[in-house]
Amino acid sequence: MCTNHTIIFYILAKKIKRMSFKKQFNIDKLLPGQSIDCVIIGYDLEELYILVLKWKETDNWSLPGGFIYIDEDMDSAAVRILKDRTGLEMLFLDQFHTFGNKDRRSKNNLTNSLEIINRNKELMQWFKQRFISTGYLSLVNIDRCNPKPDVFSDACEWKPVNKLPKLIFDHDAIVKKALEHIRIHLNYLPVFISLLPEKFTMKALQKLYESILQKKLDRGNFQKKMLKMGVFIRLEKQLDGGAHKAPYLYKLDKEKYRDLNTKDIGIFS
Amino acid sequence: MCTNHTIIFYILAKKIKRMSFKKQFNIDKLLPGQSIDCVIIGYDLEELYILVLKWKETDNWSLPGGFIYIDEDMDSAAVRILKDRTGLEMLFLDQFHTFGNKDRRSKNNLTNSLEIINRNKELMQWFKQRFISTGYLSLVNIDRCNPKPDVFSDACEWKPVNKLPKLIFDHDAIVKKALEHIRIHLNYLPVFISLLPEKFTMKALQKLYESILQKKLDRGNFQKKMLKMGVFIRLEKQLDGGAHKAPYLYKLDKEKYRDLNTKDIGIFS
DNA sequence: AATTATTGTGTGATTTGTACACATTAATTA
DNA sequence: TAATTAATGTGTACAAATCACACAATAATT
Repeated sequence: MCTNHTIIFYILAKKIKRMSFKKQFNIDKLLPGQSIDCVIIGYDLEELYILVLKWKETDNWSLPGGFIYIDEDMDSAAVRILKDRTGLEMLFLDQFHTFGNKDRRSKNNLTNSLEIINRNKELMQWFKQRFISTGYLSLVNIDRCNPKPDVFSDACEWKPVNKLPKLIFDHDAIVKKALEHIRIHLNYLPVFISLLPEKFTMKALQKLYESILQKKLDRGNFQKKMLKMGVFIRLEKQLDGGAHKAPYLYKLDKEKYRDLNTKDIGIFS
Repeated sequence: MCTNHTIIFYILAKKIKRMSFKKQFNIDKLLPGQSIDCVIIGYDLEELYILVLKWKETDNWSLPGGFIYIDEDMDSAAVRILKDRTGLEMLFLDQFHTFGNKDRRSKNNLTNSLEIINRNKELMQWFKQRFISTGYLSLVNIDRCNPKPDVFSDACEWKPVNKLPKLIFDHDAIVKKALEHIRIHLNYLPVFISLLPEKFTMKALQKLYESILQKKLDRGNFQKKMLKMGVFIRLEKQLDGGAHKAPYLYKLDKEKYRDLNTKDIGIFS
């Protein structure tokens, strides 16, 4: 009985796999030579993480990426690709750079190692093209999302930025550029919306800024600056069990935040 | 005698045209669906200009753009394309955004109006593709360059930003994005190197910043801030014939500028 | 009730930003 | 030749922001 179920499940799984495979790689409907790679940056109150996929039956780690349909806007493609490959939905994706070196994919050739691609000649041709890839980034709260590997991957995991495995192609460079981007644009990015839980302490907020800027900030001044923006509501105290005063919790005042001109969120130079 | 010469010249001209045409459009060696558009921003001590091309025998104005060869890095392609289409060389080109809306080229269809393309079926197919275009920008001193139209264009002209003709496709949006980009990154862009003559007055420098930021700045404070950076050398006075004190001329102290960390050029928020 | 670790807030020195005024200059002109 | 003029160069006073550091407040633990 159990064996039967297993067999049925196996066949079903294969079918599903074929279906999604077909669905995802209707090559004729894709723009040739164009790809998108997503740098999904997470945070868990301790450090920054990047979401990476491990290609099936290989040791190749990569960013979640994909291709653009002929009748699809590039920005929509980025959202759809992220959904297809990781299950993540409803994220704001920011385009940050386009990578077009001719040898950017020469470092590590997927087609040699990935059986699922190797079996299909047409697909192999497709993967061997030269691609120009546009990078999109998003900031997310790790606890609020549940990434799942797709048919091409057997893992979809958060890795700390400074302990990232070697990524295929030029994906290391893509990650680096994305991190630079958020550092430069930090003043205009409401990172406290994306990267923190709904309720958070000032210490957590400060650690987040410190993780991104990679430098220590003065606690007192940080707090004053943040609160002066007037977009945080102080809540009841946190129960944390330490032998000391428990910190206040804060949450975003969404109305106040909406009224605030984005240009005004200049926080640190 | 004169007529003979004219005829010979005419034949020669046709041949040259065919040759450069062939050279520029060896379609098999181009990446499909990929294009590059350049926003070349100039300045003449009065206002900002954009360099635009008028397509032969039409009223279509566009940014100088082109396609990428299969064995060419995208950044190099941008430089080469600008050279091919305008004759401008040795510019620093900054990638600023990639435009990928599916209907971005629907607004104005070149293939209908441009005879040189219309005559060649294969070429027409090529132009009718969907393209994703990456925008590059450069800041140049109008007096130091001499743009020339290429075989596809009968004009290559500087137009004041606020008197730009309607451009084809989404080129208006591309220009707008480029201007936003330099405004946001003004603090990190050494515009005084690119957009001014070697020797310039403080007033000229201030007008440049005002053109880019589109707001008035306080003269005294501007001057003090600029000079405090310590990268300008004061020269002898200008002879300008006005009934008043002639201003000092300044030039960049290249050594001092090199020593200055780019991060430190924070000038205006 | 004292201890302790941690958070919240205050202060003064310093730097930066802003608005405006005044001094300086040199070609023009009376 | 000296006053005029228009533009530039510099100073000053006040406000605001930044920075480093200190101290007060708090609540669980001892």
